[in-house]
Amino acid sequence: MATGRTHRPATRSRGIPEATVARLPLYLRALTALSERSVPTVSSEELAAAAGVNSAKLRKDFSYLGSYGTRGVGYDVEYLVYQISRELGLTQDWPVVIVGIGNLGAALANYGGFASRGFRVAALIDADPAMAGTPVAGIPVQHADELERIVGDNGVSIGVISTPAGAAQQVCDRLVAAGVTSILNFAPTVLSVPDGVDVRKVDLSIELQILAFHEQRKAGEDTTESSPDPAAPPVRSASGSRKGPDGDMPAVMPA
Amino acid sequence: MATGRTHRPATRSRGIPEATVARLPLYLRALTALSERSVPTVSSEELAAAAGVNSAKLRKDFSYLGSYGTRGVGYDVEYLVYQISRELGLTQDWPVVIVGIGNLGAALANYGGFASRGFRVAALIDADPAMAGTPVAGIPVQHADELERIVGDNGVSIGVISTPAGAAQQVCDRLVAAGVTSILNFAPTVLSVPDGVDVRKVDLSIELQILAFHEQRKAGEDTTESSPDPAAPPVRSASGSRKGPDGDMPAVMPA
DNA sequence: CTATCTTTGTGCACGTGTTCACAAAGACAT
DNA sequence: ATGTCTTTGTGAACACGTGCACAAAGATAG
Repeated sequence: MATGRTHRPATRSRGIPEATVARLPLYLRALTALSERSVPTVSSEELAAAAGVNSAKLRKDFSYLGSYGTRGVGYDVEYLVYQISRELGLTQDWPVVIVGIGNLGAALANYGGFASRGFRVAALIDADPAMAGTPVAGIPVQHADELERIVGDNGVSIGVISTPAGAAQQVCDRLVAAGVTSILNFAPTVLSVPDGVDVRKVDLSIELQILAFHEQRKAGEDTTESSPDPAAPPVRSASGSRKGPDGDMPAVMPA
Repeated sequence: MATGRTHRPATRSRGIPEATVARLPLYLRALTALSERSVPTVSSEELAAAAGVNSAKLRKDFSYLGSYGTRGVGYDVEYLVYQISRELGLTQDWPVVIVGIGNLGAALANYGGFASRGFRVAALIDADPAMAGTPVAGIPVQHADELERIVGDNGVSIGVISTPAGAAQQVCDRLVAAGVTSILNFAPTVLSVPDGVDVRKVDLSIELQILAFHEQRKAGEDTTESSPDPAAPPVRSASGSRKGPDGDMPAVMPA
């Protein structure tokens, strides 16, 4: 999985475990596919296979929502789609703004998964005046000065940040001040937000590093650098600011 | 946090808990920033604040790597950077291929976080013959027919999939057959891979849905649809294939 | 109506992860 | 040297998530 988490560890929302909530979209996707193929019912075993999880876990997850299955038969596909959608809040319209229309922001604006689940891109916002007016994915980019007005006028409560790391906290503060209470952060920074605001983080660099760790394990054990203490602990110096491989600040999103 | 997980629940790699591994990149980033500012040492408290975690958790995480701190003082920044980099396998070069150069693939190719951590984009691959030769982020796109050769020639062990969902499994199979053993999947599909292959998943749609869930909770309790049983359980019909909001198949990546 | 068969829903045990709280280690001053 | 002060490293308690295994529920057939 490719995500860091930064949710309030506070009160487990009305008894549904966080881990279950994170899987509901997975079930929903599998169910939607079944629905399109006009499959009327599905067993926990089948659905679990489609969603890539253990069937016992799936049944337990559903049990938190209520008893929506029929023993000996399985689950009614349409009914479950509705129940999960409702539980996730997808039966209502969620206007979102995307701030930072670089390569990634443009990709997000074009992302079909938004519209197909009740998420509506209300506005694209960028700090570069030269971009103002340019349509991306059919939506004209607006200048950052308009941020507060846009959020207010559209009742936006979810914001997506795809700016460079340096701008992220500032953008975040403005979004929050304007009324946004949920943020999806693609910038590689730790955002600090007041209580009551949810932040979720997507970090490409971190995902790759985790893969590299396991990859090293698979290749390792016999290659360079064996288990115990390493070969060359480098000087342990008085830190000479080596401005190393991270001194860059790439166009889109540095790590 | 924005990631689904699909790692082998198998043997916890040499005693370092998976949760700890997932946080190491976070520490590394904070440490790199300190290093650039020439800060020689840092306490667990300070570093934890910078990384957005609890200090006790940070100390326990580091304790799995060894005793790299000095009581009464803290941790040597440079030394820790090296130790964590080594543990994550970032001291070596990881050639990666990106398959599917749509909006998202292009964004990834331009992503600075790759190069800055030992990841090198060895090739960009797309199935569209019209794209072949077109440079993206300075790298010419190659046709999918070349996939096996590219992976073999460059010794690629990590692949990134940013194709539409429909093509993902097929691309995945070819990557694995060619020798790739770690996959970062951006397509909204469950990939099935043989044992020994790691898959991590980044799913934008899922992250937004999780945010929507919490958002609904915050706004809810008094708005539409109260707690117990909902207003209108829809017919529970014999599934009339309503080909609803998901009948689309957007350019980049449907959900 | 009874028997059989399928599949759900869940009690329970286990493993993983988090947090507290404190003893031990070392730095530093005197 | 000795004492004080800071901060690490970790034992132990707790919380959370997972998976087994089975009883109860309902469908279906005879």
